[in-house]
Amino acid sequence: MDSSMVNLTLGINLNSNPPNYHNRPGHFIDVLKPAAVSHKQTDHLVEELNRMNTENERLTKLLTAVTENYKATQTQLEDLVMQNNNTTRKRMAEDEIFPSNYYVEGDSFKRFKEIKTDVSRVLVRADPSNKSLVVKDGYQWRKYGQKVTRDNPSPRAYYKCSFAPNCPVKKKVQRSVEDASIIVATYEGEHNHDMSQSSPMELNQNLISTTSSSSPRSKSISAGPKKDVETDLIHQSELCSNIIPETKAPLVEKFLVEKMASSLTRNPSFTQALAAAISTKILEYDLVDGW
DNA sequence: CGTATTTGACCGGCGC
DNA sequence: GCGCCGGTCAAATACG
Repeated sequence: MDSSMVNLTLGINLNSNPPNYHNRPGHFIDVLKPAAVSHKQTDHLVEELNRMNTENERLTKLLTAVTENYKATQTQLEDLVMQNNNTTRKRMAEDEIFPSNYYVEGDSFKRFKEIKTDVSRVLVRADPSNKSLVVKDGYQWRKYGQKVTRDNPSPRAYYKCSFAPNCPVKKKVQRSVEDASIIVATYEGEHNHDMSQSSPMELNQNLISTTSSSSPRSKSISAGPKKDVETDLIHQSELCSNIIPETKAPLVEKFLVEKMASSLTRNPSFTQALAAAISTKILEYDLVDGW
């Protein structure tokens, strides 16, 4: 996320209560015609303006800090990816020698079992109070088991793809140990059918990151959950050991931006705050220009 | 009544 | 061989 994507000069305060313009239909006219307002009203507006400027400054600093943090983490991630490149190439070469379907009688059977085929992880933000482990990824799943694992108090759910009868894909869904608001979904195998839904926005709601340890030949942007991108700031270190095609990273970034934009525009307090910010700017302009 | 989910039992791999 | 643990099965149950 780049700071240039957000206009830092616009004073938007989502938390504080903006003036209720709906109850005061004449307020906008008052703002636009400064000559008509009384001194009391002017004092009140100036006070409000100062308050919003302070809030704006605070939010700007916060955003700058977050942006810097993000950049630093990204740099760190890139370094780790570069370091792992040699190991990855080695692994890729091995996959070419022993493809996932490789099987020979005798001792090689164990070798067959060791090769993990198309395993990918997806982290999804979810409400911690919501006990369900539902991850909307566009496919239909049938739950066939649930287990409490040793390393995690929250249960792990086991699903099979039920969209196609012979689809071999399975997924494990479990809440993160560190953060109960994050659901970790692990996908195994490759779908042999199309997705039941098509809107990427729907499918990637609250998506934090995806990662894959599959061999390169199986990578496909249309293959549903396997987006092979890295934007995770939470489980960064463990995710770094996988192959990360950088060209696909902007996809999730775009989803996040679109998601943020749509949820902001749907939020009535945001539109109120936006109106307040715009009127403040107009007032500010008038004060500088003609007062 | 058909389908999906739950949950205890079972199985196989692994470490000791 | 035994116990632990993750993964799967399948009967029971819930739900529309």
